Amino acid sequence: MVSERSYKIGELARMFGVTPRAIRYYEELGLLESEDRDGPEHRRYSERNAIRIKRIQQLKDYGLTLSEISELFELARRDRSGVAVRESLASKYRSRLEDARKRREALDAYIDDLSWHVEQLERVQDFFECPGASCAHCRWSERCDVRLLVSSGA
Amino acid sequence: MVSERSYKIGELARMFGVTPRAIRYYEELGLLESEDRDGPEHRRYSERNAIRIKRIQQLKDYGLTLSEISELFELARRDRSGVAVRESLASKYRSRLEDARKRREALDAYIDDLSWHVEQLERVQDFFECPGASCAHCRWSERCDVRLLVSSGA
DNA sequence: TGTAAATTGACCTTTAACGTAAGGTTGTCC
DNA sequence: GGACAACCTTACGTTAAAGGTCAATTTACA
Repeated sequence: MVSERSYKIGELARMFGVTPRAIRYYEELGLLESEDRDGPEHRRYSERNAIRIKRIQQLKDYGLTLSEISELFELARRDRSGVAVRESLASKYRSRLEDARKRREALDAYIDDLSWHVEQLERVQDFFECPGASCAHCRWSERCDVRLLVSSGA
Repeated sequence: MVSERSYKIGELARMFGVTPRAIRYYEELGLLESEDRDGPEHRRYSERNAIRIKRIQQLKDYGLTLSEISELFELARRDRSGVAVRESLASKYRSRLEDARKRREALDAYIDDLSWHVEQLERVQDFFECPGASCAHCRWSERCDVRLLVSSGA
């Protein structure tokens, strides 16, 4: 049986567009395992660990933190069937999804508000004639945007 | 002429739901001006400055940083007509708006992806039989989610 | 045997908007 | 005039993830 190909840290770094430091950091967190060394020899990583870097990047892109990724990997180590891992991952994803949907709602409202304000700010004359407390434009304040700004400069 | 009502720092803090420290900080940044004091007397803020706190909160909610708000106020101080301020504010808002729209696009894509993954993860059997490189589910990776996770745990 | 690449360890970075602690002072009410 | 809360200044601390950046060696490959 031919021994599997192994990678040096710099190779991996180039392959995945990260720095050696990052890879060492991943190992420090228990996300990767280099082959056993006695003393400060150069690290060697198996193909399996190379793939894991990709995996880490993917999960990171999906918003998991390194420590969550670490948990997942640990779970996978204990639960070889993959069931618990799958459930854990699905649960994390669902939670992220919920957050994301809330963020999107907030973002939509924000975009609406901001568009409205931009429109109003572009309508110069109207604004200058803002009647104050009774101003129809003043949705979110007792006085509208410009008026307040101007009056706050005195 | 009756002298205008003035506020103590703690009053303002209670009125706007902030801490005295925050108000002092705003003053330190030049966003507020307390009445002249000789020595370490208690600060007194005019009505105008009270309104400004509200204004600061509004602009903050719209995503401006304190330093941007500071710029705006400074601009308002120099440009009494309000034109430059209005343009500056509109420009900042537009820029925020553009950012927000980009964020929303990214967020939408993220939500799509995540939903897809959750669906797949909930379909247990399919996943366990993932054929690897040719797996139809594997949109973003050479191997699909669970398979990779399981294999990375060994 | 030269030198590029790797090693460990330890501290540093980013970032805004305050928080917190300490020790002293002021203002107001009774 | 005294109690006491509220206030003052100064100055450092917080948050926090994911590495960055020395610095002084050591290893590994050609």
